[in-house]
Amino acid sequence: MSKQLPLVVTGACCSPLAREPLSEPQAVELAKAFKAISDPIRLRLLSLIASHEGGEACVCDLTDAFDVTGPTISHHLKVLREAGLIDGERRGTWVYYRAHPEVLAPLAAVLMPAAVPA
Amino acid sequence: MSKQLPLVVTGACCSPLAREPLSEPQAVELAKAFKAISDPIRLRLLSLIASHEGGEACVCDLTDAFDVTGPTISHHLKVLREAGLIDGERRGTWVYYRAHPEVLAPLAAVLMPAAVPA
DNA sequence: TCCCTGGATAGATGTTCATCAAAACAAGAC
DNA sequence: GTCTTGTTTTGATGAACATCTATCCAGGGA
Repeated sequence: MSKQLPLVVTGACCSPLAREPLSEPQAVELAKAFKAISDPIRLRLLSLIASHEGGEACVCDLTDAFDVTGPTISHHLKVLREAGLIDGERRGTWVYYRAHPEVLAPLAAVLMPAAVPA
Repeated sequence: MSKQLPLVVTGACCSPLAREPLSEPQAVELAKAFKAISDPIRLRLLSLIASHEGGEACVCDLTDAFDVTGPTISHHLKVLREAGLIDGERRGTWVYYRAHPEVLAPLAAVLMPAAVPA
C-alpha cells in the first residue's frame, strides 16, 4: 500500500517559474504532480484528508462527500498515492489516508511569483 | 485575442488546502487552472514567457525551444490564454505573450501548507 | 498588386483518462 | 467455517486531449 515510488519532485527543482526557464525534465516531473491535482474530486479528496483532524481520514469519511461510486474514489486515491501526495494504511477494518504537505510545498514554490526582488 | 473570460480564480478562494476542505465550486475552478499547467510543454511555455526579459516573449522565440510543430505550440498557448495565465498581443509581424503572475499567486497560496500557525 | 512569412484555425487520428459494473480481496462478527 | 461490510482491482466504454497536416488570415516588402 505504501511502496509507491515517489514520482514527484525530490527537491532539486524549486526555482520559481518566473525566475528562470524550467528544464524539460523539471517540467515533466512538475506536470505529473499538477496533473494529479487537476481534477476536482482529487483536489477535494486531498483537501479533506489534509484538513481532517489528526491529519488523517478514513476512506469511509471520504466516499460520502461525493456523488461517484466507491471504485471511482479508490481510483482517484490511487492517483494521488502514485503522485506521492498521500499515503494509505490499513488499520483493522478501515483504511486511513494521510497527506504529505512537504510534497506540495515545492509545487507552491514554483508557482510563487518570485516575491518582490527589491 | 485578449477577450477571453477569466475562467480562473477571481480571488475568493485562497484558504490553503490543508486548512479547510475546498468547496466543490472552488475545486472545479482550481482544477481548471491546474489542468492548464499539467502539461510539460505548457509549463515550459509559461516559464519561458514569465522569465523572459521585459516580461514578454515573441512566439517565434518560443517555437524553437520545442520539438513539436507550430500549430501544436499555438494550441498550448491558447489553453494557457483561456485559463487566464497569459495574454497575447500582435504588434506588427509578431505576436507577443505576457504572463499574469497575479493569477498564479492564488494557486500557490492554496498549495501552501498553511505556513506555521505558531 | 502579389508574394512571403508569422501565426491561428479546422479537421482527423491515436492516446489518455474518468467512470461504472462486476469481481476479488481483507478483516471482523456470528 | 460462513456471512457481512469495507476497499481495491479488472475490464469496458465514452469523453477529453495532444498532435499532426492542410488551410486560412494578417502584415510587410517587392
